[in-house]
Amino acid sequence: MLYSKSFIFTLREDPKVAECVSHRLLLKGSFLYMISSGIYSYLPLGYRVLENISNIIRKHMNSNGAQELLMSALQPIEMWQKTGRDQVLSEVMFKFKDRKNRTLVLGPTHEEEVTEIVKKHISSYKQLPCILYQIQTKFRDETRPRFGIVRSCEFIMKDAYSFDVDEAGLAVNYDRMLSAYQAIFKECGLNFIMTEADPGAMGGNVSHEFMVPAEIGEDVLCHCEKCDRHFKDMSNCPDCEAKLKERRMIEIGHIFKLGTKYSSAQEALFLDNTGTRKPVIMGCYGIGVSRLLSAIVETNYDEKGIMWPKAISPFDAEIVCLDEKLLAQAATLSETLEASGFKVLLDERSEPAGVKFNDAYLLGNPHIVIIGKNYANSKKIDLEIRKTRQKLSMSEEELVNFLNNEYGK
RNA sequence: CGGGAGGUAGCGAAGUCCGGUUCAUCGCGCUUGGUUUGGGACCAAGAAGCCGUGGGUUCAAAUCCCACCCUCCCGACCA
Repeated sequence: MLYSKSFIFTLREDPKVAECVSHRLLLKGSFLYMISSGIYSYLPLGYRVLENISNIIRKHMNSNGAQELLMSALQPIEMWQKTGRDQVLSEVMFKFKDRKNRTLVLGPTHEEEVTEIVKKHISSYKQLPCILYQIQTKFRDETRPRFGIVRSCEFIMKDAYSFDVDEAGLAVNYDRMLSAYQAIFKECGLNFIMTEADPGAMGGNVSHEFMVPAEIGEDVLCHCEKCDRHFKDMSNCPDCEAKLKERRMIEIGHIFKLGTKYSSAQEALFLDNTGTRKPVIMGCYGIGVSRLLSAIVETNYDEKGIMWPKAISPFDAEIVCLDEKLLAQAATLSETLEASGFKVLLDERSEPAGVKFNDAYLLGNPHIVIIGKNYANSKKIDLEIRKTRQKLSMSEEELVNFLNNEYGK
């Protein structure tokens, strides 16, 4: 893709509305557009990252037997009244009346709706277990949106729901989702921490949270630097007695064993193998997909900009062409790399080298391929690794091999 | 919802105390022409503003007064 034709508009100055790193860099690099406080559009660059993250999630959900669906965001208030959560979540729900004067909600989460769907379609133990998931926009009327897309009023979540005949089945699915989560966050390049957590307004008795250490985190864990372990409480480390330090965390995922809270209230029942009617046993599993962008930037940046992990970066390589006489060669290289399955951004603008390099650092694609005087003199490409700023010199063929190796192709 | 800071061109800022020949200014970006091209270029000529919104005070308001809206930060809240 040509830089000059793509929807990229980097800012030279820091945007005034953004204080935290991820918010600042995502706006500065034109990944996001802020409509209003807590309301954002994803521009093409940001959407590429979002899709990459979503596809990693899909891969791991699908391979663990979950099936993707897409539920409505508009929900009648009645289903919320069945579980009493119209009261519990009253403050955060966007509510309004339609032309028939019926009260509708913009879904802040989907336990009630998925339970209605399962109630309608599942009637026998033979249809269980079953896991459904979606990647969808949620709406929450936050009292104080902040840190860009870390806490916003409209955000994208992956929410999965498991349905089982008994607790043993739930335990199996819960463990599968738990390890899928670990694989997802690892693949996204995150250094995450998993802790047991309080189920809160979701209900149920077991839950685990996935967190990423970051200054702007809204949660706090206690950290033993010696053992590198995290605890909920501020008592001394149970292993080495060392004093604990508070560490701020961004919550990126939360999974719950719900039990029958929703299935009982909404009468999502099935017949077991003895002909007895029972509520299905549920679990739910959430990932803050849009928030992951922020969490990843908060933990992968330097003074020049973003350093996207390979698996989710908008492009695999950015070619910086520094000599307009070499544009044709740069375009050919771009085509060669694309033919090998790489996503390539070709900066062919007639800007000074410094502008191009600084934009490349800001955008944070992992490989910067430089076509300039070394290419003119000796056909050598200079490859700069964004994260380490390491510079390598190689031929075109060596570059293809290098990238193939990097991406395990 | 409490406390603090702020709103002037697409972005970033000065001007606001002390109203008026610096009042609409500067840098970046944008347009046109030329020069440049391995690290945020240079020269020349341009376009772009109801100074957040609405009321007041005054001969005169970006500037003073009142109300409201919006944004950021801290806290409370938070699936």
